[in-house]
This record gives sequence, C-alpha cells and structure tokens, in this order.
Amino acid sequence: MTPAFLTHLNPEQFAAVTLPRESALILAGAGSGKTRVLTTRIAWLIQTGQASPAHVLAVTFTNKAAKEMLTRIAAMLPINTRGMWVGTFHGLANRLLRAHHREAGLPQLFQILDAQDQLAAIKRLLKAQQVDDEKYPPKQVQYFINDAKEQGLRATQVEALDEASRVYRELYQAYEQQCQREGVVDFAELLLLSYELLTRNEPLRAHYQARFRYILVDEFQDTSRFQYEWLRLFAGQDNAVFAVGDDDQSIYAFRGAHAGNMQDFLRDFRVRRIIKLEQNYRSQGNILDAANALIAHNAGRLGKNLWTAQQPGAPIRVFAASTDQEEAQFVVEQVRALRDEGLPLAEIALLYRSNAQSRVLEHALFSAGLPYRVYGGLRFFERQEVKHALAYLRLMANPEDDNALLRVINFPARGIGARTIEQIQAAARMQGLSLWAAACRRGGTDSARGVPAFVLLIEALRRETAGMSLAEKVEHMLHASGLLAHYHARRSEADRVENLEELIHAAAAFEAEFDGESEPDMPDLLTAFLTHAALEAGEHQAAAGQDALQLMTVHAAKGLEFDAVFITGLEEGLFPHENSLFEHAGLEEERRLMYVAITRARRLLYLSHAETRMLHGQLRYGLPSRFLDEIPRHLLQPVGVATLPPAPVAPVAGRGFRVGQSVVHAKFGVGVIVDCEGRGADARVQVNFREAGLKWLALEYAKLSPA
DNA sequence: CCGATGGGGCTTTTT
DNA sequence: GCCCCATCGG
Repeated sequence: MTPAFLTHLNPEQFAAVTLPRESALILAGAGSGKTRVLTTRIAWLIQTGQASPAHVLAVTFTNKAAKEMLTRIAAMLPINTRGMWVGTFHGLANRLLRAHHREAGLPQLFQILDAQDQLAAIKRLLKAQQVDDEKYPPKQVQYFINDAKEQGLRATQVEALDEASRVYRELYQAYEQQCQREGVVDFAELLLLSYELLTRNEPLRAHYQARFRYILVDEFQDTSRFQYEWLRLFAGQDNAVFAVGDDDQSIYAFRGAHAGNMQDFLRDFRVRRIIKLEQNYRSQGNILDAANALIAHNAGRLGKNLWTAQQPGAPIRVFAASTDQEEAQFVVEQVRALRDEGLPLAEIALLYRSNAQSRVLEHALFSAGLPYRVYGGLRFFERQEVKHALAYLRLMANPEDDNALLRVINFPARGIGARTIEQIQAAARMQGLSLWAAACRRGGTDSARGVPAFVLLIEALRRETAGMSLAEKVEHMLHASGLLAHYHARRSEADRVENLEELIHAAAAFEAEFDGESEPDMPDLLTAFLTHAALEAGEHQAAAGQDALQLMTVHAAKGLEFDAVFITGLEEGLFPHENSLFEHAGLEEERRLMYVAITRARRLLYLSHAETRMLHGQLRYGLPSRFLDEIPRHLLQPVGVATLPPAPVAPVAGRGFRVGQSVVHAKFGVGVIVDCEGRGADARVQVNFREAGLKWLALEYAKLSPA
C-alpha cells in the first residue's frame, strides 16, 4: 500500500524519499522540490513505522523554514509531530541547553543575547576595563570572539602571536566571565556550549545518539565548519544523515558557510548514494538555459544540470540604461505593462545586489504611484522601542541582567544621569555584585525619583504581574514603566506606540500557540517568549496586505519565486561586487548569487544595467556585468530605449514648470531649470542660478516664479 | 533631557 | 548621499 503522499513524486524524488537508513547526499537544484522531498521523507519514515517522531532530528537554516516543514509534515501525517526536533542549529542547541542547563553550567533562566545585545555588552566591557575603543573597536572585538567560538575555541585556546591578539584574547576571556556572571549566552555560545556539553558528557551523548537515528539537514551548503562538526557529534557512528543541498546556491561563504562540507560529508559518512534532483518545476526553458550557461563558468562544482519539461517561453529582456534613474524608469514602465496584462504586483520582484540600490527604485515607484514593499532593514524584535520593552521583561525574569538594566534604568528618563550609573557600576565592580544588587543597596531618600524609584518599579512589576497571563504582563509593564506614555507624548513616534501594542498581540499569540509539552524544558512562559524574541527576530515589515511589488536583495530572495523578476544594477563593480574580486573564490560566489537571482523567475526575466549611477555620493561609471556575457546571446533580447519625454512637466498650483524655463527665486535670484523629477507634492526641480549655482528645490516649498 | 551637529562608514545576513 | 552614532550645548 502506497501512502497518498508518495504518488506525485518523480523517480529521483521517490528514490530519495524512500532511501534505506544510510547517509545520503541529495543534490537538489533550484525549484526541484527540495522541501517536498525532505518533508515527505520524514512522513514516510514515520508512516512505515521505521521511525517514531522522537527519532527524528531535522535542521533548517531559518525559523521560517522550520515552521514550514512542521506544517507540511502535519498536513501529511495524522499523528502528532510532538517529540520531533525540528529547528535551526541555534534553536536546537537552545533546546538542549534548556533541558540540561545544570550540566552545562547555566542558570535555568539564561537569556540569549542577539548581535545588538552582544555589541552593547562588549562596549560596556571595554569601558569597564578601560580599553581604548579606538585601538580595539567594539565591532572588531565582537568579530574576534564570534570567529573564535565558531572555530570551537575558548579564549585559552586562541593563539596570540602579537600584542593586539593578546589583548583580544583577554577581552574574550573577560567577556565570557561577564556573560556567565549575568547569565546570558550569545548565538555562537549556544552552539559551542551545546557541543562541549555533549563532548564532555558521555552518558548524555550516548542518549541523544541513540535517540536521533534519523538526522535531516536542509540547505546543507550553508552550514559552517563548526555546524558540520556539531552534526557529526549528534550522528555518532551509526546514525543516518540525510543532507539536502545545492552547491550552486551557496551564497553565504562570506559569513562562514562552507560548501566544502558536502565533499567532506561524502568521505566522513562513507556516502554511497548521491541523488540528483535535476528536474526544475519552476522556470521556463530560456530562463533555465541562461542559469545553466552562467553557472557552468564556475569550477569545481559537484555537477548538475537542471532541465524542464516546460516551453522555452519568452526571451530574457535586457535593458541598457544611461543612468540609474533611467533604469528605474524602465522598470516602472515594464511593471505597468505587466500589471495592465493582469499580473498581480506581488508576482513581480525587483532584485538588487545591495540595499543602497533600492532608493532610486523606490523613488521612481513612489512617483509612479505603484505600491511596493521593501524587505530588509530592521525587524520587529530589533526595533528600539521593542528592545526597551523586552529589557523590562528580562528584568522581570531576572534582575541580574546587567545589559537589560542599563538599557532602561533611565528610560523613560527618571533622573538617573550618567554619573549615577557610573557610581553604581563602580560599586558593583568593587563588591562583585550585579548592577541590580548595587542599585538596591544604594538606597536613597526620595523614592519617587532616581534609583529608588527604578528599584521599586522593577520590584512592583515582578510582584504585581505574578499571576497574570503573558499578554497581561506585557501590557501592565508597558503602562507601569511609562514606555507607552513616553512614546504617546510625541506625535512623530506614533508608529512606536503601534509596535508596542503589536508586542502585546505577539505575546498573546505566542501564549496561545505555546505548547508546554512540545517545549517541556522551558522553565516558564516569559522566558520562552524572550527566547523566541531573541532567536526569531520576526518579520522584516508588517504585511501591508495590499498587492505590492516585492523589492529585496538577491540574498533575501533565496527560496522564493515570482512570475516576473527584474535583476537591476548588472554592472561590473556592483554585481559582481568589486570587493568580491579580492576575496578567495569571491567571483564564484557572486556568480552563484546571480544564478540564484535568475532561478527565482518563473516566466519573465528582465536584466538591466546603467552607464552611470549615484553611489556613496559619487557618480560612478559602470561597464555591463560580465554575467551578461556569460548568458548565450540567443536567449537575450535587447529592449529599445524607451525615450523619455525630454522635459517632464511638474504642475504646481495650476502652473507648470519645464526644463529650460527661466525662473526667479526670492533668495537665489535668477536661474534656469535644468532638470525636474517627481510629481505633485513630491515634485522637485534643479535650477542653475546665476549667482548661487546648481540647486535642487522642492516646488511645494520653494518660492519660484517664472522670469 | 532634548535636539543639533559633526564624523565615519558604507556588500550580502541568520541565529 | 545618507544613516547612525557619539558628543556637546542649551
């Protein structure tokens, strides 16, 4: 009897899903049904009784992918997926450390530092140690520590050959002591500590190795060397690792991903089966041909050629713009045409190499009245106001959390100045106390203000919220701390109030979804919520709900697909990025990035470049990217220059200004309009004044009249 | 305690 | 060119 979920697999997918219990590498090309194979294999293992959910460990690259995997498994299987460990490396490490915090030497309520928190902790450390932060920049220290941890090294194991590295090594050591004292753990520490725990503790290791008979890894090409070692530790001698990846889509080497893990894996796990998923279900023929031809320029690939049963489809359109603004205008016109043909805007993606490029595009889209959504930038749990709120919650869970205390001891302002804070820090250092303990001892006469008020506030928050639900706790804290009132008082910060209210909703949603049994090792709901906030920073932007164009970097587009894709800024120096040319194998990573970009498209692909572009305040001249030459010419169709109307008219108050017109300005005198952009309230003109020179003026504000 | 001001930096980014 | 940060002055 074949389960229904096996019936729609192609032969290679089927072979992968039904592999016996042995380690295997699945080379899964873009759009080849990778997630489907992973989830179906888990379902098959359980359905056929070869494994119970408790035997399964599945690692993904993002929380989103983990969630998606669980949802899809649940849709295939009538059983509860509880007991299955599915998550990111960090999420799983956290789970292990929560379960065995004592053996790991951690307090039960340990908090997790995100990158921002870590940097703040390091800055504080440098100040306390009176280290010159010009000579030892906090960011460098942070990099040094994380780099060492990602190599599995403790401070004492780091080699230091010169004075500077000795200082860094000492700072690493001191940082670790500070973290331990405060009961906090950074991201790299989660991995390192869980690794050390299992290495050191033989019975524990034996327990988990006996349990996780089936280990599955998604996006294997993105794992780091240390993550690979971490997997080996869990796998032991006997467990089967099912690794799914695509060496052609490895685009995170710059932050430690090591695609060479795939070759190492074949050797270390004595892999006999490599299954290639090469049928692409996403893109039409021309698009796939372009991607294949491009990636063929890389050396040392594991070897894989995607094919499709679909038609060749439309040719790939190439547009050569003279400026970045003209490129943006081209995008606007094409998008309008697609929309008029009935394509939803959400099915169109605008991709670029770096975030700085979005500005020009956004400007053009805004002026054209096309709704769009930009991915990138700050995420929900990283926003200042949310961080403040989380700091109060962390103090409620654990007042010894110095990071959290410093963040809000005087926010909203309650008359605690820098001087006072320094005194508390000095007292804490002298007596070996936490800042909280030092603050409590400080006493004070006026309990309505200053340090005593703060101490009373935190104590009251802890006391009063004891029996409340999570959402009630959050809401009560937001009021009692004065955070809401603070942001309410200023009109420009209205969106911060919204975010704080959203935090209450997030808490309520988390509470509703929280299943104490699936996270049996979480000491309490509040800590679970704080962990969730640290490990999963949330969405980049609240969904607008409206049909909108999707703007993002190529990196952010990985894993997504769209009917139409625009890849902009295809210029030497930008894409491939100039910095990559100096890095080892940098150009090949750029090419893989281009490969990822191309394979996002289902039906329509547009490539564009500009002769000149404003970047970092300077006009840059860029030659067309070499990647354009690496795509066979017969797949490309140059698009004629859509000649722009030479003098766009900007109507203001019933009058129009046009390029070439003479004008008078109250302050700058007489001049000639040389350029204009935008419409309506957004309209600006560039005027060459006889005395004052070139100026951009917003028509709405500048008092301009025809001469 | 705030806003203004100036300097540095600037590829990609998840946890 | 623009954004973020630190610092300074009112």
